[in-house]
Amino acid sequence: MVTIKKIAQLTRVSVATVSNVLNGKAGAASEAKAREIMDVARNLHYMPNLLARSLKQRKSNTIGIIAEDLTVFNTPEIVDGIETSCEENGYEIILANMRLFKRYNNDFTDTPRHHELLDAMVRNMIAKQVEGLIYVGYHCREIAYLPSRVQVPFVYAYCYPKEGIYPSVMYDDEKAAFDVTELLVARGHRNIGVICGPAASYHTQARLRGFTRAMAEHSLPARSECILYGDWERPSGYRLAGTLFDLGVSAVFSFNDLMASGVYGLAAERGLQIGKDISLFGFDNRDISQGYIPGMSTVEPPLHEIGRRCAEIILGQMKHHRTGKKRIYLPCTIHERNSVGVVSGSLEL
Amino acid sequence: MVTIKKIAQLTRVSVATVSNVLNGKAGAASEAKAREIMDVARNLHYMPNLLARSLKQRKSNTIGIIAEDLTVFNTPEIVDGIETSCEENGYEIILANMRLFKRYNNDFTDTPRHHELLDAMVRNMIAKQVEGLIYVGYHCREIAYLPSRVQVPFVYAYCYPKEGIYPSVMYDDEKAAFDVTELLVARGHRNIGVICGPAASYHTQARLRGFTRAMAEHSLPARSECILYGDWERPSGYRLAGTLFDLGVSAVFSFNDLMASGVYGLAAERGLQIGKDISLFGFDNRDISQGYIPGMSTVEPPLHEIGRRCAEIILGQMKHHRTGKKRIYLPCTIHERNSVGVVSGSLEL
DNA sequence: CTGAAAGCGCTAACAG
DNA sequence: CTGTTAGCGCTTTCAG
Repeated sequence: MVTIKKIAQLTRVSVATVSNVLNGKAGAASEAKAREIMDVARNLHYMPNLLARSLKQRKSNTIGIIAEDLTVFNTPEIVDGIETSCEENGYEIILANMRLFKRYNNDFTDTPRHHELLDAMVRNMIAKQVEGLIYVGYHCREIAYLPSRVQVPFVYAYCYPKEGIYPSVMYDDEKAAFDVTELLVARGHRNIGVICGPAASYHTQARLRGFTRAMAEHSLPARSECILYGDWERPSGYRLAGTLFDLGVSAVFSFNDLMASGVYGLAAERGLQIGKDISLFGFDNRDISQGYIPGMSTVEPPLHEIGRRCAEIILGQMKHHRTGKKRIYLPCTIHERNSVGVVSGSLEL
Repeated sequence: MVTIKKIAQLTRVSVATVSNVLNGKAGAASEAKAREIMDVARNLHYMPNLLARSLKQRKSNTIGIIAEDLTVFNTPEIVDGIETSCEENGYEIILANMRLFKRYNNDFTDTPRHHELLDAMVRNMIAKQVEGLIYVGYHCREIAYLPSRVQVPFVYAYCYPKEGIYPSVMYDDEKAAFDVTELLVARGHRNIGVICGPAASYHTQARLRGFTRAMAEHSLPARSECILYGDWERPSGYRLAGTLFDLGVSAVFSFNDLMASGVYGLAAERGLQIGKDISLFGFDNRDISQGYIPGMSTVEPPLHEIGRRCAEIILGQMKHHRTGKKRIYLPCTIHERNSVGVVSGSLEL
């Protein structure tokens, strides 16, 4: 391993001078000496030991990510957003994965074991001297177990802490659903069926609020028999679509793309044309949504942006020694594709 | 920050003793003293500074992952596998994301900029004293740009280096396709249509080899008009399914699930029943494949296992100072679901 | 312009 | 059983 010391010996200067030159400190050595030092360093392929530097400077330039489950579809995009921002600011990332979904396959129960696992990971990261920590949930919900004793900035992505102790960044489910509903109403739909996720889900509840509020604002009834609960999987969409078709809805708002794809399936079997006989909206903008003919209208959550914002909050808190606890809701992007058709008598909003 | 030194002062022993006690060195102090040291450490919430330890021991217990693109669907599962293995062995992960797919949206061209980016990331990780490096591709192919001068174990996941300089772990596309084909033949299918990816793709070529080999071994013709090339996206599957249906195939082997979902779509429109009138196999075992009725048969690539193996290779090389360059092909798992039906005159294999 | 010295927090001989 | 000493590789006053 080639160190600063070796270069110093070779160039007959002190380590301090080498350090200064290598760090571009102006006037740290004569033109000639500086050049020589640089050359030797390059030829020997010198690489600074960042651990030593961090130790000395008491600054690791590293932030930690604790992901509830990296393999759940939104997580990578959020991590990617965090990474982008960190890269721009010269920060490295260390990653830990709780593997919650896989490990326990639980959806809503936060057990004491989660807490232990989290604490162990947090401790470990603190020991590695991370300057900030981002907790990435795999679906939006209140996280009941708080990390004990963190003395670095901590931010929640795609979930939020009990009692709002730390800041969190989510997207605005309610507004997105409101907007989708209004859009459907603007296209003339009066009879809109909804395929929700499980009733206990945060997403279901928030989106349902958006839906009913939009209906109410347009003085339309949100008929309870048209609001059905699936399990996020395709078959439930397929099944519930049948009920909704029978009820004569002209549009279906499915709370995710997977279930919406089931609606396509049933429509094809019944000889109904999506975008003509039945309008359809999904949620998530997953890659399957792009492939359908006619294209599936859907809502794109700002996952990348959630990551970026988290990183920015963390970096900001680190810099200014501030601490926050705000909940931030970022807006989604609505993609209206050909799965939505106009019903006669449409009104202008 | 509470350090070993502070604990030493408080307990009136030397830092060495504290270190020894805290590291569980038997007989480092008297029973009483040891207990006292432990208590003080706990009460003050002492946390070792892993940076300092690593510096001293010249061992970081960290490995680096360089992902070509974290947001491409197989990557997270591979990273998860790496993580699992590392966790079991007390290793941390630092993650860098080249964002190749997003940044350049290129599929097959490896440009000099890639090389620069890779080199920068490798240097950075080496500087952070990683003990090994895993490069995770976002699709299988030969990587032309090799990292310059790595003095730590380096392994490729889901791709392989030019000239086989480093070891790599992939899955066995050819065998998987061979097995699927044989399975279809065993179910009585003679006329099998294939929807490939782009002709230039490694996956396309390897799977096609498997297909034609299986057909040949059963003395069946692999008619070239039944081998069509899509672009991995759903619409191409939908479109090409039409051609294949017209050619009278009894089964379609689509080289990914997305295109296979297009086959479902067209079949529904034409009133053909998947699993009865037309049998169908996909590839990738993505979550959409689980949702179709009848269930989509597909091939599950051992992504998690690829990650695990890479980590094991790295850890092994680190331990034994070996160096390898083997290419490893792990077997896929075939999921036969109801999208495959039996054609009369089926033969037993 | 250059260097000596101190020290980040920790571990590891070695001596007592 | 306990402490002294040295040093990992680097940065940073401060003096010359």
